[in-house]
Order: sequence, then structure tokens, then C-alpha cells
Amino acid sequence: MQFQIGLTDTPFSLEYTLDSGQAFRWERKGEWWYGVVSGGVLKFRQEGDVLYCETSDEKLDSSFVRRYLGLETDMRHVLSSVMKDSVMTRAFQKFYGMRIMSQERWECLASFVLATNSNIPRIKRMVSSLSERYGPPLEYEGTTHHLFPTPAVLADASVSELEECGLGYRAAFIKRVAASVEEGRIDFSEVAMLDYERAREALLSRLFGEKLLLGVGPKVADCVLLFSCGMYEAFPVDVWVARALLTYYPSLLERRLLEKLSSHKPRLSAGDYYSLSSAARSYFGPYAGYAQQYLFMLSRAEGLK
DNA sequence: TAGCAGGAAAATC
DNA sequence: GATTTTCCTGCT
Repeated sequence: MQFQIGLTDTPFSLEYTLDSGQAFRWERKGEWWYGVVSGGVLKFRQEGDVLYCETSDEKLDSSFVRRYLGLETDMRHVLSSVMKDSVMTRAFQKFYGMRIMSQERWECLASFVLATNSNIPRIKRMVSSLSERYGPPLEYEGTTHHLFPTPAVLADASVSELEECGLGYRAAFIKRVAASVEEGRIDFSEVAMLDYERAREALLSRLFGEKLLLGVGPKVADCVLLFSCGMYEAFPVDVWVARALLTYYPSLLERRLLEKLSSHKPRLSAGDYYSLSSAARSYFGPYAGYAQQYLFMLSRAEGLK
């Protein structure tokens, strides 16, 4: 199936969106970006104000794509809310059109569990070898693609086999998290309906179960809420965003955090994470997550240390 | 709460 | 080619 989406009335950059470290299954081949999403292969090419789309699956239609790429978000609201200072102005000018996507929730959770202590190229490799090994194959244009594996399959995989996908110590985490999802301990659609604070609590443990979820801390929870549940006030803080806050927004930080972040090897405790994240959320407001993603990109582009 | 380990690849020197 | 860093969390 082929179709087009007009972008005349809304800022959008395919490249900045797919390559901003939110999603890990997109690859550029020549003019086209290829990805596997929700049971099908998707293919995108942007030419100015037109987004050309092709897909193996009828269900991945234009309304699906608009939702997936975050095109339904009214950027005028985002801009008027988040444009508070010259740093934001610079970041939005530089990466104009970058959108927060709305990804499949289980895949998003799994991807960010793998992301701990890692880097983007490696995360992509882990996700793709997991998919090749455990995901159902899908032929498209003469190439075999693989869907992202289901929780059931990963829960049944052995840790040593998972390790062979280059996961290292993350293998045990992903197995446990998959099992929790499979057992219904995390009900994503229920989480997505809660308000942000409750949703984070729920993801982080207590709601449906007794046991702590291995491998899901506040940062991973924030990524899942922002990138797959449409909670734009979530403000994940990773090393790059922490550096950006330290460099551009020192006045938002308590003295204690300033000192810690300036130290040689900053290690944030859970308490530190919450104070950082909530300081940023109250400064940037309901679309803080957008501010976060632009800061992430700016921080990397400017090579902050 | 602080301190540390974890595991492999990228980035950097 | 060696060292440092890497979209962090769990355990003690």
C-alpha cells in the first residue's frame, strides 16, 4: 500500500524524528527510511511538504502513521509552551520539525531496558539481533524483515541465549521484564490512562504486583511514558540532558545537584533524579518532554561534557 | 544514602 | 592501541 501525507501546515523533519534516539529500528537506505512497526514494514521518504509512505500492512495507514510520528500534536501549543529562553530558541531552530513519536509500548519498554549503560549504535544492534533471533520473519520487497519479539517469546528464552545477542547483563533484566508483561503485571493501556505521576509509580512497580521490576528505573519509566504513552510532561534525564541542564540551566538546580553534576563522575541517586526531573518539569511545563528531546539533541550536537 | 558492579562497544585520546 | 565513556539500575 502507498499513500502520502501532506505537511504544509505543520513543521516536520523525518530525519530528525527517526534519528533522534527515541526509536531504534529505523534505517536509511538511499532516499528511504525503513522500519518495522506494529506487525508490518513501513517505508518513508520526505520531499519538502510531502511525506511518501509505503507499507506491507493495510493497517499501517495514514492515520496510524500520523499518530506514530506524532503529527497529530499541534506544534503551536508546544512552541508557545516551551519557548521560554534563548537556549530553546536555538534548539528548535537547529532541529526544527523533530517530533516526539508514539511507539508501541512493549517494544519501547524493552528498548529502554536495553539502553542502560549503552549508546545508540549499540542499542540498535541489540534490538535488531533480538528481533532477528526471536521475532517472526516478514518478507517485503524481497528482503526478510523481523517483527519485534513478543513478551512471551523473550520470557521463555534462556538468559545465555539472550546474552548471545550482545545484551550482557541486560539479558536477565529483559527476560524478567518480558515475563512481567506476559503475566499481565503491567497493563499498558491502564497505565496510559493514569495521570503522569501515577503512571510512573505504576510502571515502577507497585500497582499490579508485589515484586519490583528488574531493569526499570525512573529514567526508563519516563522514556516509556514520553515515547509511547503520549505523556509529554515526562522529562527523562540521561547523561546528555543532565549536562545540558548543568550547562544551560544551572539556576534551576539546587547547589547540591550542581556540585554533584560538576563532579568528575556524576552518579544520580533516585532522589537526585526526581529533583532534577521535576525542576525541569515545573520550568518547562506540560510539554517538558519536547524540551527534553530538543535539549538531548542540542547537547549531543554541541558535544557537552 | 552512598558506593559500587555490571559488559561490551563506541568515542576519544 | 589503550583508555574513557556510554540515553542506568540493583545490590550492599
